[in-house]
Amino acid sequence: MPRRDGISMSVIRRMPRYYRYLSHLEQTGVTRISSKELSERMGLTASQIRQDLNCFGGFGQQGYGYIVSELRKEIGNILGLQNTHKAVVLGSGHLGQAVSAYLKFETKGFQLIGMFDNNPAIIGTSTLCDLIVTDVAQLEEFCQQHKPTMAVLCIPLQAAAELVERLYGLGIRTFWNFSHFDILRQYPDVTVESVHLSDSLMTLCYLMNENPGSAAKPLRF
Amino acid sequence: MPRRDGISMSVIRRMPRYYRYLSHLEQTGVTRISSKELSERMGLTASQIRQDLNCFGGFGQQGYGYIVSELRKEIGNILGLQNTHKAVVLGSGHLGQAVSAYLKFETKGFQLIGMFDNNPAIIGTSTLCDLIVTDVAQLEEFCQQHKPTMAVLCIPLQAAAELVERLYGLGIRTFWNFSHFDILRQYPDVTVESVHLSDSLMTLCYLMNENPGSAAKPLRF
DNA sequence: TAGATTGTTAATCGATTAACAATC
DNA sequence: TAGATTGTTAATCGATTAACAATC
Repeated sequence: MPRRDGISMSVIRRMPRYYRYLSHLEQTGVTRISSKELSERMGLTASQIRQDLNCFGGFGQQGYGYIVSELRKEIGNILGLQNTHKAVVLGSGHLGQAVSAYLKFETKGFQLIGMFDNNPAIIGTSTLCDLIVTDVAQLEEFCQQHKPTMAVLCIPLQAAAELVERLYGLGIRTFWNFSHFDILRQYPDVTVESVHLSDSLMTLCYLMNENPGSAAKPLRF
Repeated sequence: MPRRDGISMSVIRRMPRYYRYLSHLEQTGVTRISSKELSERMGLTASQIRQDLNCFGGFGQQGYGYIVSELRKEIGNILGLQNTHKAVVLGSGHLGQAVSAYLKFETKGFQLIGMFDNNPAIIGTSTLCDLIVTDVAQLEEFCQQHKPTMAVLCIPLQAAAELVERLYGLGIRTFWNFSHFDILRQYPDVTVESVHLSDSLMTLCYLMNENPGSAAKPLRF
């Protein structure tokens, strides 16, 4: 797959949605699709779809459209879903459990190799993803042996500073972040992708106030 | 608080972060801040902060800056956090539990009044947010009585079509969505805010490939 | 070939940044 | 008053949309 530098985040953030939608189409038995039809189904413009895809290469056939399975595979390669970055989950409460099940069953690109917590009540119990919750005291030992490259943070704010420092010390430079850890901004060389429940919820609260009746306000899907 | 129409989503999505950061500052004992200092701390430009805030009104004092507590309160009002939109959570697995705890303890703007599931093993059990999980068979009865206006979808894809139809029939027009329910696009008058774990994870996968060593690529916090 | 649809360039639109007059 | 910093207008930048030549 051709790859170029300097793709904008706007484009990158749309790629997973294309991937999802094409997977859906493929499962439905659609083998071929034009940018026009895809745009109508997804609520975008055909122009945008063609522009987005052509950041990475020409995957279509003029006069014909795109072959669904091929395009899906190309986008999977662009996203790097064929990789198996080793990941650990910190915090094995409900959120950690939900995310780990997700990591295990729903996505490619990562391999979940460990779950940690400091709560004696759940250390040693097994999880939805078939891993035993390990005492976070053994984090160093575990990471030195297994060398994960990504950490999922499902921990309370108070625990973050110390834990991030330890993970950083262990060479982890990529974080998937489920809380408001401005702490991570202090490290210049880490990659962070955040999922902020409270920001999303506050945004929804705003939208409800703006559209008290039920005026349409569809967002990204 | 002055309010105007046609605020762009780019601006709206930044407001919760301002709110969070100002809360943090207030707790830290900071009483006054200039757009310049805030911008340095948050990693934005001072210009953008002033532009954003002035979409809603002039909350600062020339030559002085902004009073932290006042500005925080204003943004809270803009977001509508003083409201208590009644909400129900559909699906009481780990994700539903995590989100409901969040709704209960971490945010304003909503009041969680019910949790539902179809799994007999958890119906009747109590949750972190002190609600008993109700059989989803009783959804109609419950909603007609309590009239929630927002529903949180923490359910598997297969269950979505039927459940959304039922919720829509019960007058619910706002959804907080944790899965890929393109189904919701079929309703022209609903407001949907989505949190997509897999999109976020695929984006992170892409970023890891682009920055295999550890090149800095900080995103929003 | 004719029709369709891509890939790509040009035009438009919107969002961010810079500049500065107003004013505390 | 002088210095600082806002509110706001103007300039720039980037992202989206439109148009169309290339071509299957």
